[in-house]
Amino acid sequence: MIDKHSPMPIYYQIEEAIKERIDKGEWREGDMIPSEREFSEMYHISRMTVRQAVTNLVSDGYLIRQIGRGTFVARRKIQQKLFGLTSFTEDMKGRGMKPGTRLLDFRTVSASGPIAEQLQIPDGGEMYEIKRVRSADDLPMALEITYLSEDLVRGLTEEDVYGSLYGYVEKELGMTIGYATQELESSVAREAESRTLGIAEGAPLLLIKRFSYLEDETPLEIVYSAYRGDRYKFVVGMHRNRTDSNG
Amino acid sequence: MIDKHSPMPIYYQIEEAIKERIDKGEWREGDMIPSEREFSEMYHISRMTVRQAVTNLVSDGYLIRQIGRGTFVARRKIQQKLFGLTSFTEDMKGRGMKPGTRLLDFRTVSASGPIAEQLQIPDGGEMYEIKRVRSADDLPMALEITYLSEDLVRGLTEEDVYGSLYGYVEKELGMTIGYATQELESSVAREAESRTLGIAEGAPLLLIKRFSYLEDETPLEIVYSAYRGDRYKFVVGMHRNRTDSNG
DNA sequence: TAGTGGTCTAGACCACTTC
DNA sequence: AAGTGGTCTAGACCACTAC
Repeated sequence: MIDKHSPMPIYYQIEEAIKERIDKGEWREGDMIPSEREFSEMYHISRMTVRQAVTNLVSDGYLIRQIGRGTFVARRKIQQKLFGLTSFTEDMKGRGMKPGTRLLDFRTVSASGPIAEQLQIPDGGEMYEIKRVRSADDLPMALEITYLSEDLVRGLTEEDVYGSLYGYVEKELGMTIGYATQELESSVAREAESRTLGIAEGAPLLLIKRFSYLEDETPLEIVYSAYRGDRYKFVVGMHRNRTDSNG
Repeated sequence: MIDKHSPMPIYYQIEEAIKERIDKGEWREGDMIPSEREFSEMYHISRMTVRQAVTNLVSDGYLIRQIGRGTFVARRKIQQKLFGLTSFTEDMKGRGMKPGTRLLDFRTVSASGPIAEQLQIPDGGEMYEIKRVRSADDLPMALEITYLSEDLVRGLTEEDVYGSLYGYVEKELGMTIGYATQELESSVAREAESRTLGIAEGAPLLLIKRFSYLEDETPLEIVYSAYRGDRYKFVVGMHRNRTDSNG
């Protein structure tokens, strides 16, 4: 089951093996899994390598360690997804809905002001401006405006933005997305939004502003979204930091 | 600087030492910090111990590792807080505002229905129901209703809920908070909320439902909040999961 | 007492980046 | 070629939990 000569790291192979057993129901929520020493003997690898695998699965929310007792399968497996940054497409699929896109506008504009600054585009640089209506199960869900540095994702075409921009950046461009900050606020629909989203004026809107970054902190995109308040709930999982109390 | 005979783990001492140097500005954003081998020789400890410290600081957002290049101080230090779960009190302080509480109601009620189920309170058990108006700089910010299992935090008094419930649970009860899931949606104020929060009927409200859990996944609390849309933005940082693509 | 996870050592070889 | 982080080993002692 573990191939020591595979190019895949051993700890990664162990992670996959453990996750598979959990997914198959072989180990259920709350079950104790084999101890680190047992894994170590089972696969003929050192305990530190097992620990690396287990540590990763703990921080991914699959496992829980308890000193002196053992390591256990975490409950609420469904909620694990809530902790990860997702694209609209992934988000809707995760909710069991069919994501769709209507492209309103796709152009490059000269960068200036705070948007250019956030995207670290020098004076005179260009950026993509993409306006889309995102739908779920063929009904409008959100209005989105995305900005990207042209330099960073040069060659982006209209076809590329009908699906997941994150998917494109990761799979086609081979970049690694690191994190994003998001600001959410409550608002009400004005005339323009109500028409585009098919809701009444004054109906609740959830406004989201997102700044995405690559793993090395290169700014990737800015997204302004307006989600229909009657169809969309933003769901997020947050961990308590070890360092919070230090302020 | 490093005390090998201290009860504090060595890796933790290194973490603190690195954070201090960053906070003091000795190492600035984007700077390369000493290599793992340099730390290892500097403190006369093994490289694996250094790695444990650095790994923790990377996942806390302080450092960034780049293969073949080195380890660097992360940019956007201010945004590090965004990734951690905070109480209302901590949240407001982080925004530079003075948190306050007006207690509307504090009682124990018999648990039943989905709330009892979520809090894992058996039939016939009791739970605390706490209604508070939370203020920032002496102006109403949110209306909150909190439910806690009486069994878990037995002996809670009215005085305890004027400040941070998280602080009380962690410092007084010695429990460790693990994580929470939160659902956010946009709504508009009705008569009751508009009166309590001092806003107009129909004004935007940000509704937040929070389920908190201890480290061992014991459900700690349920909180329903209604934040004033004109005063409050929810801000959150999210990391891209290694496991997202696997769905 | 036996077993668990927590911490730590003193090495090793690898792929990668920089020069 | 030299230096970096990534992976891995084969042990060790500790505090804690369960019995």
